[in-house]
Amino acid sequence: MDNRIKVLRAERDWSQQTLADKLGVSRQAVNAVERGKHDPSLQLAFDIASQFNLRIEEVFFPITKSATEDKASA
Amino acid sequence: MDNRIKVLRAERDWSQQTLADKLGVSRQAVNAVERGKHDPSLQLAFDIASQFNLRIEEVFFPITKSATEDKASA
DNA sequence: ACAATATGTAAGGTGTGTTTTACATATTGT
DNA sequence: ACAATATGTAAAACACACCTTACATATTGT
Repeated sequence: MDNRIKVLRAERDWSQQTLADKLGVSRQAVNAVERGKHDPSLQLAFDIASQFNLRIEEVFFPITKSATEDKASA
Repeated sequence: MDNRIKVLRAERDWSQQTLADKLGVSRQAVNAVERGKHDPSLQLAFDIASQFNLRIEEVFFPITKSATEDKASA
């Protein structure tokens, strides 16, 4: 999952540790999500977006099938 | 995690199985998410919102700390 | 009455998100 | 030179999302 966390942190001059503390998760968790090593839980995604005062869709970018595509019939 | 999946399905007259097929997951996965038994992965949350042509925030409702609240200093 | 569909639920297994601990490197300030 | 901070990374353990299989109940159509 692609995301803009690194840039959003930089804009606010937050370290990974700073963000981790705000979120109540480990620095490694922030690092892994930021680098796309794995996806955050939905709850953590909400929390991250909230810290940046953005919506989830403004922070995270899945490899997006079009909204109308139907996996079953595609 | 609270959500509006049941209503959104009803508006479209989709069964849990129908939605599951569209998402490429099991009916039980849809049932569990819909009933709040557990949260979907972020990817699945994106896919669900996409099927309803809505944003994640219009489908899922976390127990929301205010956007400006800081867990570390609250 | 019977078959088919829709939903809820449970058990057991696999994959992965998150944790703690730990080490390495680069950068900055003194 | 030294200390402190920021970042990347790894291993081992735990929690849980999601799977398959299976059964129960209710509703609908014939």
